[in-house]
Amino acid sequence: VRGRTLARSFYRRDSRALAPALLNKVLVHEHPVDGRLAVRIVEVEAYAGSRDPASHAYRGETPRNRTMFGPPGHLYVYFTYGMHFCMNVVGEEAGSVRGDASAVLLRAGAPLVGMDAMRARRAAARRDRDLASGPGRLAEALGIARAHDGLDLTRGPVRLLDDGVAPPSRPGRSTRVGLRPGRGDTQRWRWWVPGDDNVSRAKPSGPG
DNA sequence: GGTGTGATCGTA
DNA sequence: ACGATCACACCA
Repeated sequence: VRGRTLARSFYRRDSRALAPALLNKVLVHEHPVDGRLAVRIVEVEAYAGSRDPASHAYRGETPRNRTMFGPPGHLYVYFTYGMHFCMNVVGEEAGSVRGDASAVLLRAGAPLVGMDAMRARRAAARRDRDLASGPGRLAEALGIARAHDGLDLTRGPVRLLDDGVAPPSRPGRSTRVGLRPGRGDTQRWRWWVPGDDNVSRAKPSGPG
């Protein structure tokens, strides 16, 4: 996989602008044991910091969400449901003086490099399209855990590349997955690459 | 293809 | 308690 590492300036924008721009970018982990692991990002969700009740940042800074309050272009990893890790790219809110704690949840990827290592990590996946089709699955396939929280995506062993594949001009779009109703989740802040098999199963009900 | 449920722990 | 989830059991 050849491509240019995305610069800091790419991330310095509102998460709702950053999220669709991340579609079709390449996420690479130079794993110390398994070597290079890479996927193409095919599904994302935006979280809008202090103005978004569904965001971990809504209630202010805690030790857990500290990375989201830092500079853009870093990786926020959190642990949930007692067993899964999820990966987020930290962005920055437009128009705020100090910046806000916005982030983009990486929900699914299409495996590109290191697929044998991913299959070994994700033994439960029967088909390759299940290797990284969900936020917990994506983190597990790439060997990402709490220790990777806070890494700089412009430098680290975990990087984001532009390999020349543009984001879709008409991405799929819906409300976010897994949020209970009545929590202000009427906004359509989930985007995906249309037709990609690796997009996680939960699809909008009925015609959008 | 779809729905229902248990697992398991950090945070509030 | 409950969650930005997953796998498996079942039904179709």
